[in-house]
Amino acid sequence: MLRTNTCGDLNVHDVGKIVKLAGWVQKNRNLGGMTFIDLRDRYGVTQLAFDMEINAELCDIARNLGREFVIQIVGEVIERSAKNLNIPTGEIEINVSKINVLNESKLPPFTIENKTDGGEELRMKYRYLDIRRDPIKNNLILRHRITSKTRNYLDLKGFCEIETPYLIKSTPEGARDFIVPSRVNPTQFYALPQSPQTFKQLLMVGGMDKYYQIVKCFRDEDLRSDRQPEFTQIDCEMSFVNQEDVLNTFEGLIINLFKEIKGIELSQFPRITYKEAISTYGTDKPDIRFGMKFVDLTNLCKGTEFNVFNEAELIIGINVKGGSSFSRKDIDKYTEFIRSSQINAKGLVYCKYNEDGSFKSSVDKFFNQEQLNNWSEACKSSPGDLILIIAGEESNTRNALSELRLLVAENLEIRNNSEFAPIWVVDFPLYEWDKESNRYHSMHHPFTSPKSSDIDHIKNNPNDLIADAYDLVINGNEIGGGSIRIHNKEIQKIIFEHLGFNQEEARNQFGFLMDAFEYGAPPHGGIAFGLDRLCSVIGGKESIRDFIAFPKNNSARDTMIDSPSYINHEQLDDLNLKLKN
RNA sequence: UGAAUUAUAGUUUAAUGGUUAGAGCAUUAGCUUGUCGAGCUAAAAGUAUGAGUUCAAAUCUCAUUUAUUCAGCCA
Repeated sequence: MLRTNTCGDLNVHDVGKIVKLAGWVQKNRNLGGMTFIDLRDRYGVTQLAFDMEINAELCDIARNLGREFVIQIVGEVIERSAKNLNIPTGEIEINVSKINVLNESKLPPFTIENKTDGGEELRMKYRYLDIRRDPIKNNLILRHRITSKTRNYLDLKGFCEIETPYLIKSTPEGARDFIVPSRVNPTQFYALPQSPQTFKQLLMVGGMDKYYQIVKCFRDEDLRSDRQPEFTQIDCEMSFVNQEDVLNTFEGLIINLFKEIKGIELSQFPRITYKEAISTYGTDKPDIRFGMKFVDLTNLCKGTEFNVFNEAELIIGINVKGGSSFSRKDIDKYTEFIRSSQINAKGLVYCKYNEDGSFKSSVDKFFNQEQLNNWSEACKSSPGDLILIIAGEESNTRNALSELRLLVAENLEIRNNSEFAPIWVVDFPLYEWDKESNRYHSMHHPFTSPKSSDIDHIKNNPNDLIADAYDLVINGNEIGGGSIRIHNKEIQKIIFEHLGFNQEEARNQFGFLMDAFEYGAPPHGGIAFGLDRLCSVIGGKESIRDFIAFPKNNSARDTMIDSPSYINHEQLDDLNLKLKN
């Protein structure tokens, strides 16, 4: 070994030991008669000391070591005369007797320090340097701990980790596939899996009744700060279970992770139906760390001269605690926000409940104090509060108020990163109507089972069908989702009909699954967690990129290796491909 | 596909259309024996690319490229 210890583990108990260390030069402090070097590795920083009077030659070598040089040293652990109690190794230093330069380094393009001077773009290009910094390094370690604890937990519960193929078959449903041409089968293509969905169901048919996999999934869609073209799922499936069993098993997983990783004891997760979530938070992924629940004011607000309200399909408000101190300018900003092209609401009505008990509203002209008091009672607001109201078409209005609610909470700093509020959202609709293709789409996926109470009247209006599908939401982030699957081929057939597949299309795309279901498929269901998001939530960050060793940028490019890239004609020929341009 | 923002030294950033484009950090050199965000002195280093407007462009216009965020999209 090139080292006897790491740069993180020596302390005052090791004084007197002769040690060998290896690492990177973090910082070189030349004080003239003395020189100090901070030696860094993954585990920490240890100070090396050189004295002109003791060994001038060695001291001179040390002075010429630049940032990020890789060195190996031999020396004695000594107690410092001036201690630094801010770092774990701060009570000792190494009195170096020998230096071996293992590798020189060019000057790095940004400083490799916890508070780096480098911008995002530059750090991505030199990601291997960024990973040397604590913030990124610690995120990767956090991710490792999460996957490691997940494996332990699921193993203990009897789950078996099984790999499924990456080269599979393209299906037009869902997200766009990444396509891989087959050289051996000219003119044919594989697709990379959007998730191992069908394979895990086949494993259930295969009798592997508790499966999981920490697995890459691929979706060729446009990116966001919380979306990557390749991302990782903790993918799970169980046989002979109902929804209750799945929720309990995986609630246990999440509770265990928070306990082991954060030392936080989460209590039982609340549950909310999709319908309730939409009507009280305007979204299917509510952040429940703070109140500001929607209050329906539609009936209270109608019947005056104010036509905006009279014509509105829905009028809803939220009560902002202590919001009466918002200035005109603050409120104007919120109005501008909800009127922006992205949100596209018509306008914002406010009602301040002043400390003196009176009300001040932007629609004073149309509503008297008594009417405003009715609003206030409905919203349970007290003196000092502020009610914000949006009116208009139903779904757009809910969406606008939902975005506004998050923004106000953000500005009031009540979205606390060290607080975790998980919630199960259950009873999703089975389908949603797609205006573009003029047909139903599965809200979850085509193998999702309707609720057992709905199966009897499955031929009813498809719009009313509720699915045995569930999402886990933490702090407003969708962390996982799953469903009980259909294991009955008759029901599956009806679902395909609702979705507008004819027999032939269904066979063509999912024939292998339908075939498998002819041979005794067990009742089964499962869930998949987005590992990247789970890490970012536990790590308390907005972006998932910092929890991925080598992420891609907004345009799905890797700026470090510069991919994707062109390929040469021979490769294209081999693959039987011809470029359009 | 669309919208917004963005590009100045190695890096982070400043500069009413008008001085020699200014600073912090990093770098280099010198001084410095207890630093750990070391200190002091000095040096080197810059307007993304391509057109255009103007007496004059970092600054205004157009295009390209880059990055970020959002909408569409993501069963």
